[in-house]
Amino acid sequence: MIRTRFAPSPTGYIHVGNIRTALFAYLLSRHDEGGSFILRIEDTDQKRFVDGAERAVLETLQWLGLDWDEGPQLSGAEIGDFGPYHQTERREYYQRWAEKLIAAGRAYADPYTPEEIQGFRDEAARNKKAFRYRDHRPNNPPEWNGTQPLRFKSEPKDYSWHDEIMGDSAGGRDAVDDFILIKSDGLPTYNFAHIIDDIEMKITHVIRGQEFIASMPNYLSLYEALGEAPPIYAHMPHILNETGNKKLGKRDGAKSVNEYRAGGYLREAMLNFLASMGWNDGTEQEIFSPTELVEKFTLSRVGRSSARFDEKRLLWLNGQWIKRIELDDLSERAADFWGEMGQKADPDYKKEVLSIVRDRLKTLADLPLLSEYFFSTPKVDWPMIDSDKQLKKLPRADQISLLKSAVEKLSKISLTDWTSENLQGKLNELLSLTDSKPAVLFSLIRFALTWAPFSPSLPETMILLGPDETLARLQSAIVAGK
RNA sequence: GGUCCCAUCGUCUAGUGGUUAGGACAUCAGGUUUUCAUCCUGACAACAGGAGUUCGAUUCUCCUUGGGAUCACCA
Repeated sequence: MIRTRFAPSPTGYIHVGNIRTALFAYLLSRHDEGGSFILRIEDTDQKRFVDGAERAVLETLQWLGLDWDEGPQLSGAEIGDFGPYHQTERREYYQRWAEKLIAAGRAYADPYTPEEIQGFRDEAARNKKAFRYRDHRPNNPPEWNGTQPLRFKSEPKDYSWHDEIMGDSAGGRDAVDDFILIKSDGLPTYNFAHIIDDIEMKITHVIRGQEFIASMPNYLSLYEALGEAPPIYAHMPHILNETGNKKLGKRDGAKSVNEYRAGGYLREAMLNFLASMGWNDGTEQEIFSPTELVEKFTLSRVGRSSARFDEKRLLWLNGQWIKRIELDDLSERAADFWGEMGQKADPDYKKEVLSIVRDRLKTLADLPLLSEYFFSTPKVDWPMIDSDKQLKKLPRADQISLLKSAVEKLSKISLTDWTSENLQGKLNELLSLTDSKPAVLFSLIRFALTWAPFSPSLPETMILLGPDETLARLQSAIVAGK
């Protein structure tokens, strides 16, 4: 049974680069029937702790639908038999394993002050040599009383291992050092804690960013000292920022997943996009539903090179997903995105509006722009017409007279004949009657009706607006244009 | 700087010891006798460079170059 984990630290928001790692770990566990996805909070860094960060992470995962079988819940409770799932509540485990290492002569108290160690480091730098703590290993370290850092007594040698993504890898003895197991504040370092937890929680596959590859010899060395077998590893290539010159990170403005959520992106699009960076199924399929992702995901098809974060592609995918999901579903998700007037409108009417504007939506955040004119009379905005490249060629007087003929024509349609087919026909008649090009006449009417940059087809718009409102809007355009 | 990783259109990627090197985004041009958007069609566009192995390398090897990561009482 595959058991994977996602282990964020509550030091801030979770950005799109981090979440892809969570996604791949999730997919791997779900692809395996009976697999488990575990969420562990690595909160051992008290200095960088950010209040509320954990909740934000949980909400993000929940929104994306990356449900976990074990770990903390939004309610504050925890589920699973291998808890607790906060590292600060697992001190007894670290203590127990640390004592085991001490007894085996593989861990010792660090007698130096941070200043002294910095001195060693500076000296190494002056001599242009790599700094290694083990070169300064004390001969008779004091007994560990919990106030000094506890260090791993390494036995440097070369390591090679298999990585499910990176292939066969190797690291030399130079990378092995006496790293800190437990800090002077009594809490374990990541290097120690994650290994103990992975052992205790019976994690089978470790999926993480490739920045940890450099530490693999250290980890392997620790597993040996612990007498435990390491899990299967899969180190993922990084996602680079848009210019491709750096690992995507918060400092360079990597957005949080929540920003995309608030920006009107659908979880399906986000997941689809994230998966496409580094993974594909070998076919020419571009759109994958979350279910298909689970069905088709395998580590063997994850690439080794880093990818850039290209928002244009995400935007396209989002448009695709907005068109794909059920109207009722879309309607629920759009609930918070309606504009000022839209949110107060009748739900059924809103759903109708949504059904005709959805094809034009790139994100749900576009909704007000594309829908407010259905809920309230838009402000007449002739400059909009003046800046249209087709319409600006036509004198104002001609524009007005075109609108007048439109009013005349449309006002003859009775309420019962106010149908898509009829409107279409009348508009076409109007076209030959006024001897104008569709691009001119219909654009003009469209603007007069909506004063929006995009809108659904004329008949659709007119039906939703109704005859009275349609004619009234044309009239006010005429009046204001004079 | 030491160590490790990576290298196909601008971007995400497929692919093979012999292919017209495929798809998608973006861009541009047409079309859908109704605009904008959607949609459809088409165009533009790539194997970083140099050696070696080979009858033949984008593919295998080495070097160079470029990019990334890592060298914390952060994860």
